[in-house]
Amino acid sequence: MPPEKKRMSISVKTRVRDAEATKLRILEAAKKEFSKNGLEGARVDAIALDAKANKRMLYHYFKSKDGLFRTVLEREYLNIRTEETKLDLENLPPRAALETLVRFTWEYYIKNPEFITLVNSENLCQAVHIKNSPTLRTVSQKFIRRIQALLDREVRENVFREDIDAAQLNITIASINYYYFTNRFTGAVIFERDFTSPEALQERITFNIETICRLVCKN
Amino acid sequence: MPPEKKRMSISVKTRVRDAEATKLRILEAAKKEFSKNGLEGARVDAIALDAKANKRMLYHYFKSKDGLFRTVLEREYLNIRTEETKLDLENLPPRAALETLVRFTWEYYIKNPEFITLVNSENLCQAVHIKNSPTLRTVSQKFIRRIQALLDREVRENVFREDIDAAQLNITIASINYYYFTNRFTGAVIFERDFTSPEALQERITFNIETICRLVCKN
DNA sequence: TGTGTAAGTAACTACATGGTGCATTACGCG
DNA sequence: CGCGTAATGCACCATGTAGTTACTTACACA
Repeated sequence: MPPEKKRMSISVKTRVRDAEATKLRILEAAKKEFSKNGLEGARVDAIALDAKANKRMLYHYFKSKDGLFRTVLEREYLNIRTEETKLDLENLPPRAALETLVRFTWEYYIKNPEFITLVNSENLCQAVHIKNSPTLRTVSQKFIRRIQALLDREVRENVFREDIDAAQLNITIASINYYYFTNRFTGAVIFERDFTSPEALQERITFNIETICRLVCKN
Repeated sequence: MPPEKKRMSISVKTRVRDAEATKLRILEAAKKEFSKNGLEGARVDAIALDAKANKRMLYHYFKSKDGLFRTVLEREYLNIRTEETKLDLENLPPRAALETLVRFTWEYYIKNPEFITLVNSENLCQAVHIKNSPTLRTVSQKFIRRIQALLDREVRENVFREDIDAAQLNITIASINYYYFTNRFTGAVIFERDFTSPEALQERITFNIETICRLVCKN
């Protein structure tokens, strides 16, 4: 082969073959496609095309469409929990800690709209992909224990009600934020309002913080 | 043809051809299939088979897969609003009216699990099917006005807070119930509990009523 | 009792789908 | 330098898919 051809291809991309980079491009493309069209609606050809990878690679790295979906989903769960860990809840006063948690959830959904539709897809197929994920289990346990600790601390300080279960609280915080976004399209029709205008968003997050504070705090 | 054959077929089914019955069978089968597998995952062949109808009839009555989905969805929305209308909220004391409304939503989701997944599918495709439905618009407006009237009455009687928006309240009531069911599969993995055991259900509905009462009522 | 119309059927098509077999090529390592 | 292995690409397959064509059959009504 002519040496100048090789030099050229090297100068354009420093590494023609980069397994990690390819994997990542596939995962990003898959995240987009799965979240946009659901698990069944997603097309592996579309993912490969968008990832600028050959479809063969997709099967090489992830075995199957479901294997790819599983990986995407696990990464997403890992990501939200990692971000959550960064919140400095322990050193905030009780109401502020609570508000921070609610606001974090809200903003995470805004910044990562894919998360919601991916989770919806996973629930449609009854969580088959994550059912036996040890990673997810570990990370979830840590997360719940943290919220429980927060609750316990504030109960001791006589700010929060005593009978609140951390799981129920978490479900409630997630629900009032999650539902608003996942159902914003049918919601727009039913309530005849734009769910995503800055004013609507502002109104809703304020309402949600109020909901949670009233639920948890002693009055 | 031999006359006894005709008599027999009449004695088995009084009407061999019944357009309305066929339509209904198709709609019921479609509701099952769409809610189980989503819009993209649903198979028209499976619907036709389950409905004991020929696939051609499906296209004859509903034009397309999407047309069928649209009809299913509209019927479901109509159904929940009709059931809701039967609640005698106007003649109940304030807290009882609120509790009745929350409990109705909860129980409706339990009795009609298909509703939730159908709505999820519709939101995945950005509500294209119901976007311009006049029926849905009418029925939704009526529903919101009713809740607003309830709020207004109780504000006058000084039981509820004054600044509650009916739409925000409705969204919140729906969310804390809806989310619990739609995410029960991933929830079971994350929270390591059975979301559908009688005890879990009891605990959650109690928690939800408490959440809404604390949100709306003056303390 | 005959007939037009609507209900119903089976076989089919054109195409898109997830997934593979196999050849090729780049790169790291000795 | 060269060689084995992992990365990549191409062409292909079997099957499943929504939707249709062309036909038959039951029933309401005259």
